[in-house]
Amino acid sequence: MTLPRENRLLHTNEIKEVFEKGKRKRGRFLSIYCLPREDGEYKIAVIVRKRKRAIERNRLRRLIKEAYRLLLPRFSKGHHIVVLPLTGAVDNLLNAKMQDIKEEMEKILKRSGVLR
RNA sequence: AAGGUAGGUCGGACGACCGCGCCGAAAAGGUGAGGAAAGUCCAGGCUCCGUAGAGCAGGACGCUGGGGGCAACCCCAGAUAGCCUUAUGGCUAUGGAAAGUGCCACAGAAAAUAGACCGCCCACCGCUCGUUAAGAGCAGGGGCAAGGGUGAAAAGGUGGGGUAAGAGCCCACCGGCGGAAGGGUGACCUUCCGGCCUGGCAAACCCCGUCCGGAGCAAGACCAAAUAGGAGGAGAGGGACGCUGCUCGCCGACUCCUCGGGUAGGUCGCUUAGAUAAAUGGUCGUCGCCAGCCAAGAGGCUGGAACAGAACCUGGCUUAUAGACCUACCUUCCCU
RNA sequence: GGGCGGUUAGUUCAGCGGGAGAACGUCUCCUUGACGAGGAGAAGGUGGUUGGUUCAACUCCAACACCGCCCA
Repeated sequence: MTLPRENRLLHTNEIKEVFEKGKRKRGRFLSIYCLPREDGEYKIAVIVRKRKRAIERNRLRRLIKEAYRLLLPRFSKGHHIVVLPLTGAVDNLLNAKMQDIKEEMEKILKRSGVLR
């Protein structure tokens, strides 16, 4: 994981809360549930469905977390978010460049209002 | 030089910056995926189950000799049979069918105690013709299993002799069986002799030999909230129900204390990687490899680089795998 | 991570080495004014894949693929 523990959602309860109360936004590759918070915490969870090969699953998680890390200094509001790759776009994501994934996530999070 | 066979090795290299897990009080620093980490097909360590000892059931393995290993299994050399390859060579199988049981569908007359549908046969018996005899005819009694046909398989095969027709009935060779001799540590092989023969399936049950107790780190050990329930004690209450018609006693709703079991959760187990929503990633530079394009050339530009990611550890097996290299050998072509 | 089970017609499943089956569904015909129900009939299968044992494999053996269940 390319993020320290303090930036990760670790407990089932927290993730459930984001699913129930957060707003969902979709892009070309990603679907993001976002729950803004007032306490200034930035936390993310990445959920990748079971794949045929474990290495693909791990790589998707790592790419998404890395993109989030690069965006980390630019957040204006605290939030909990859950990121899910869209099932149909997995192959595109695996071949994508870091720059593309970063831009994708940037767009979605801007619409959610947590990114400047 | 090209192609192939067998065996083995590697699985881009170095560096910078931004990050992550673990060690470290902190900083500095150190350390951090594979040959298969995979499938979970085997074996072992370890833990618990009763201390795992004996027997039964069940399971695994099975040509020979040697070696390694606790074991699974592996290595070397060889034997027999079948298959593939131009060739070198490779692959697969192999305890026992004369311990016993079982199965061999359909077809076919008959399928393991053999058997006779079409056939073949007038030597024998019988009948007919013939005066009798010689002889001729008839497949009724009977003889035969060569040929046809069925089948995966038809009870040794081929050839000759023989016969009424035939047959291991006799002979030669081959195959099988038994015995002897020789060779080999052995599986087994060779030769001679004998009598003339006795299917296949044990990846069917089984028998023989060797080995195996079961479950698995989500094993297991420890710490331990809240809530509910349990046990014990104290207090309060003597009211309801019940043991009983009455009394005592018991039970029991309330409060407090103590106790152990135990859930969430945590720690250990746990590792020269060691996590637990689970680290090993990203952006680049130089060099090397491959492909395409440009260029007279040095070279330049663009793109690509497999299979795949540890969760207790170890040893094997199997499967996936771009490309590169090494060794031995074979075939074809060219040159000397 | 570990331990098990399964894969046969469109679906749910049977099946003791030699014939591939049942129920429901589908289609056609009859019946009805029409539909349903009912009756008659038909089609539908590389038996997950690849090898092996056997004369013969859905069945026995092995490897692989996929699906599902259980264990804190």
